[in-house]
Amino acid sequence: MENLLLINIAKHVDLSEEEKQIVLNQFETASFKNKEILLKPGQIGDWAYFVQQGIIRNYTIDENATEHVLSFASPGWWIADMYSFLAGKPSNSYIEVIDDAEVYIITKDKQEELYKLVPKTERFFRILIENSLIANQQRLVDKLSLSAEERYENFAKKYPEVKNCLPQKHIASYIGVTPEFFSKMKSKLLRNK
Amino acid sequence: MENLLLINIAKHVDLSEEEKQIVLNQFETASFKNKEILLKPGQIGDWAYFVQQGIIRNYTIDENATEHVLSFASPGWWIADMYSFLAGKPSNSYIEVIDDAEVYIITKDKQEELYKLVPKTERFFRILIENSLIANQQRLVDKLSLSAEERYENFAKKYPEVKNCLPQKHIASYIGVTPEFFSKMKSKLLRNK
DNA sequence: CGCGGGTTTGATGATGCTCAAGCCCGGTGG
DNA sequence: CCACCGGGCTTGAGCATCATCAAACCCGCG
Repeated sequence: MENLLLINIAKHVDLSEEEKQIVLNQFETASFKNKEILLKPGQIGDWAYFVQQGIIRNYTIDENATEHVLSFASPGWWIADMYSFLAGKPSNSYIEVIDDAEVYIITKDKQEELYKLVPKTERFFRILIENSLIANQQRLVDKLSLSAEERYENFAKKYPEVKNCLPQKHIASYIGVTPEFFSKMKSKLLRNK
Repeated sequence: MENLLLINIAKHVDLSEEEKQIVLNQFETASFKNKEILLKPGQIGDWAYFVQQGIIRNYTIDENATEHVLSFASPGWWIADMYSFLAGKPSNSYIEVIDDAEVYIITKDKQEELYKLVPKTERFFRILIENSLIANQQRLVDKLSLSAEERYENFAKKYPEVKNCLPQKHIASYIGVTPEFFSKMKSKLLRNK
């Protein structure tokens, strides 16, 4: 059980050795450098990434030119513009590498092929969508009911490995505060313990 | 094209007359009175409602005993605890009637049967999930980037028929402010035009 | 060395919350 | 028919949270 992608899939469905090979064959691999933009608004992002190395983020920019991080992906996580990937329509978000990355890529077409070759993978991807929906809903409730400090705690739990290896401003954006406020909050947390 | 449910489905997939009958047969119908609770946290909500008449809401209660409305459903809308329905796990939200309602109900099991009987319905329900995910993501971005007034505008656009026929405090909860603040905001909006 | 992005710090201000009181209005019982 | 009750809405004062703007700082990198 060497491969991170296969480990990830094995969390939800059991595959034989042959099936594992078929699965891997549907993916491409790629390497990207820090700051590479993998998707821009207007483009159709009909593919999904599985991160092996590095960090990738998905974010939007609102009419005030403020960024909002929708999700991070560190090794072992999936990331895509869900709207574009699912509906096949032009994206309204960015996907950007924020730490040199190695990834598996699967296109929508290859995914459909895979469903035919190994039907139980459909179950796997359905669970991914469900989890994404559930996580989004929970994040909305968190934003509605928790303070910035509590949201930061939740972030730290969700992405423990990521916490210390990316620009603070991205974390601030994820929890929904300004970099300035985040800095003050963090120094207050340090003083109080 | 009499039936609201069939009209709704026809937005995404074309059905023959026979197929329409098969579809309708998988649903139950029911009537509920104002204030009836259709689902509570801990219960497994492995079914979905399609509203023909009335209004239903889905909400959670956080640790401060504050309600957060996740969604409303007026005639022509679907509503369910997505987590419970998709994952088959105990819900952590309430589904409550807030205006006497007539609904179609489909259970997860009946849905699976329907997929076998009329495969293209799977496409229809997949689109529902996608839209739900997209709407949630947009709502998160709205909460992160818009003021309460702007979020109220969005609400009014999304649920025009509902705006004037339910308690204000539910609207306040949906846009994420206190009833007091919502009241002040509304009277300010009236003064300014 | 100097530049530039990220972070820190401070002063000020807006947004939205809390608590408390009063009001409106439909329903219910005497 | 009226009195009263209660839930929802309104209004106000004071407050907490978080944003904005501006300046200084830090530090890796050309």
